[in-house]
Amino acid sequence: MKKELPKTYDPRDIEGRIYKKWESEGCFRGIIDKDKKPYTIVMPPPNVTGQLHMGHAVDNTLQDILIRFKRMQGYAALWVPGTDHAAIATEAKIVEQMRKEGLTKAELGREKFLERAWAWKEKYGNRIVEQLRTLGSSCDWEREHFTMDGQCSKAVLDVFVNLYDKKLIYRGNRMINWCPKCRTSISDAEVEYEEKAGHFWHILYPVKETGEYLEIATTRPETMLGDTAVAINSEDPRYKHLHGCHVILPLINKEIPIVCDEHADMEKGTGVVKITPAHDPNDFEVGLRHNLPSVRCFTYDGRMTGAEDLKEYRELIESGKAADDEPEVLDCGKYAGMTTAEAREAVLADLAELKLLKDTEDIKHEVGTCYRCHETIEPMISKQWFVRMKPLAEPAVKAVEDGEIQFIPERFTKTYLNWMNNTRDWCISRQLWWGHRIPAWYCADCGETIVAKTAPTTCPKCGCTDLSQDPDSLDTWFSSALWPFSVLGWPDETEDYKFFYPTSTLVTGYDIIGFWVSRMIFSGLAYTGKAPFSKVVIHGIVRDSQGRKMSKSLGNGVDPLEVIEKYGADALRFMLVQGSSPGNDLRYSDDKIIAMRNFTNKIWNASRFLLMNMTIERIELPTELALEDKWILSKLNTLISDVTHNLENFDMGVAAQKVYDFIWNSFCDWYIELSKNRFGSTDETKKKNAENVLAYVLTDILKLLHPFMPFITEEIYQALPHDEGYLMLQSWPEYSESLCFPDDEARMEKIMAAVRAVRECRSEHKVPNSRKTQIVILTDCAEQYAEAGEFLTRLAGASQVSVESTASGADKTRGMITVATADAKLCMPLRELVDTEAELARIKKELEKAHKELDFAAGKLNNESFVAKAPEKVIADIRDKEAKAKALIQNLEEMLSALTAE
RNA sequence: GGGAGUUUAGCUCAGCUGGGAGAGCGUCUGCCUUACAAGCAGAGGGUCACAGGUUCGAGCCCUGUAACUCCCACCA
Repeated sequence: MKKELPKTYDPRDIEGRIYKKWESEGCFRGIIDKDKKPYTIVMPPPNVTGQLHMGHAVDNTLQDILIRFKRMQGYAALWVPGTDHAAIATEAKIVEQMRKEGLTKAELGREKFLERAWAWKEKYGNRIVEQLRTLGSSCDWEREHFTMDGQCSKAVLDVFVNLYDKKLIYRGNRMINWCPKCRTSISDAEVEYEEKAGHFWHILYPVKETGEYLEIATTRPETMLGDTAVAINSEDPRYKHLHGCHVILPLINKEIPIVCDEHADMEKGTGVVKITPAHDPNDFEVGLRHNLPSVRCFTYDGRMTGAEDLKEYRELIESGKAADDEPEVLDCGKYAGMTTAEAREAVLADLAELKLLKDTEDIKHEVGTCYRCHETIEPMISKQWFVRMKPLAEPAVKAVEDGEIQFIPERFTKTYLNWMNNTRDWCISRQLWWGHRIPAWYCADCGETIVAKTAPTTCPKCGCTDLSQDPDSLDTWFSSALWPFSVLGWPDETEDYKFFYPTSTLVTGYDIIGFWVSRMIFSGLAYTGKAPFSKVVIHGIVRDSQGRKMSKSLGNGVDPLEVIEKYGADALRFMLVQGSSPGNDLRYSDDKIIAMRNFTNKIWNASRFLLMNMTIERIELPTELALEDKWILSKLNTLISDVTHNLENFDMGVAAQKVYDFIWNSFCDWYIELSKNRFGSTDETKKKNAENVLAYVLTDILKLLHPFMPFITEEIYQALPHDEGYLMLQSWPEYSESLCFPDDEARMEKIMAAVRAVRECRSEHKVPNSRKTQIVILTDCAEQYAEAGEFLTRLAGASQVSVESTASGADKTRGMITVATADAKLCMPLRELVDTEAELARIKKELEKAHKELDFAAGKLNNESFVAKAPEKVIADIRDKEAKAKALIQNLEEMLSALTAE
């Protein structure tokens, strides 16, 4: 079976071809098999209109490694892929596209807009899915889902109605974060704080009763129009005389009370705070405590309210449909219609005019911005839908504290618990069209709210038929929160759900623990009664070569598709895991990817070496194993056990490193080189034995490497004599007691040490490879060096090797250059090449090293507490070292005296 | 303000439950040795941030310090 293979590995054609075969032959399919244990992963769904970036690449590589590993281990493995509708992000893109065509949402109308959105989804929705395929992701595409497909929508409806019935979802006027640009509310989690330069403006409010002025510092003077009180601390001696007094709100000359509240901190500023319950979260709380009215002075598009807004408000009140907590609306008069920024300037100018602006101070402060558009968010009272978090959070905290769900690495437990313990009610309504529409209808007559899975026709309260559905839609994360079970068929008790749920491992980045992980956990517990997964594997983000976050604005993003095109998916995958550790960020660099590409080439060529000259049709381990065979098999055995263990503990980086080292060092640099003697031999049996062991070890290597580098391993496997079917469906190698040869391993290492010693000496004396020399081994344990001849010939430039006892060989080797190991001296007739002085110096240096070694070992062994307390194995190792050092010193000293005697 | 992470070779990073410090890249030397120059053989290079402590023994555990990074938080 001689094969002609190219000298360099080119992944381009191979990867696509193999992926198609796997997919068309159903290799990715998750199969319900009651005899097997299920292993399930659900893919964090990428944004449907997004493009594959390095974040997806790491995330999916890690998942693919796990799922391939478990599949080979014999689990009923299922990896469910899918995409997310990403409400706000997608809607923004569509609006932008419309803007270019001169269209607005209002002009187009809801129905037409949604048509566009679906068309957009169809157009771009497959792109990311195709890109995930190029990575090699072995997910079950037949079970692919979309957060807005029938099944997921059904789950959303079910949960919403259910939670509403349990009073865990409610609607009310509450303080929310409003993005004036996206024109929607967003949740607390979606607010990002950015440090911005700002000012403290010190404003004077006249006290009605005393005529004195209270100095108030604020960063947002325009909100003063909505002030309904001024707060002081009841303990503050400066203001005791003002308890129960009032101030006159400048500009609008409105009388508002001075209240005592803990929110006013005596230490800060002047100790006096203006209270704007409608536009500040803290003030909202103060307002509740003191029963203050809330006065709204901003519109939802970021302008000052005016007469029109006031009229609307009055109509609402008169209709009797307003809720009790409906905030009042102010006609801002001359400021009406200004943007908040314009109003700020105007208010400040007017205050200055009135000499009520005392001071302006430059400060830096954290300003809340929208995580999508980075517009400054406005806290506002607004009527929205909320999920009551407290009852849901409790079990979610407990599940993690009890270890039912485990974070890897463990430190992220804190991040999670911190989030879960401090979470406030979740604002889930969004003023968007792209998403799950809220299943609530309002009666035009009596204002009754009806929440139902299907549209009601009449109002159950008054019988009226004039019902209109809430125009808002749900937060994207509401549907993502249900993902682990909705994709498996929930709320229906499907076979998939029964077999594959709860899922096993969730793999995701630390950046969405709050957004997503925590919400899946409380949702899973609340709706399915089970934790949705037992392990959460957290990874870091990929940074650029300088350690900066990859971002669009910096333009420093590296496109994984380009990398795959250039170096192959296998190289990219390996780069993303090898030498990385769980939860830590990693850097992308061309150097690293090239190193990994070189590694694929190394494997390719090692296989090529075997395939080019292979004669066997089946792989079978020979009964007669040579020393080097036992050595590599024994080391392979250890590798299998290590890598399995590492993967089971999610130490993908360590596992990858071990496989890499084994392949490059043990297998290629030593074993293949050693096997060449037999591989090229005319002795049929020797050749076949060598082929068999080589092929056997290579096959196991391919299996161990497969989860990391699926394509190249499959390609080579198919070229080797192999079992029916694909490598990806073969069984994972197992540790075998019968292939454990510790003594042979040790003896082999001894000969390897001799080879290294000779190489080092030759290299130091610049003996060219072409100059072969005779080598005489002087040793008193000749049987240990039985195979040394062939190895030294192959690997250390020996022309002829003989083994002599130390005593009898002394004469023969006089005048030769000598190197020493612990139990042998290796002599070569290269004396003429070597300067005696230099050789003396070299030996002295070696001696010095050996003495240090001896001192170290002896020092330990002379320490009574060490001998008394250290474990036996450690002591034995040190004794061994001591003995070796002593022997080496003796050898070196003999060499020294021989050299001086000349 | 709270929490977390990082600090190891020139650079980028590994280092499992504590047992004399590793890899890749880069540097230097020598090699086209019929799998691979995307390679082979060798060399050099580290007070494991700092200061204490626990231990027979600390890169690893404990306490503190410093620098950098990130997350969370309503500092008017």
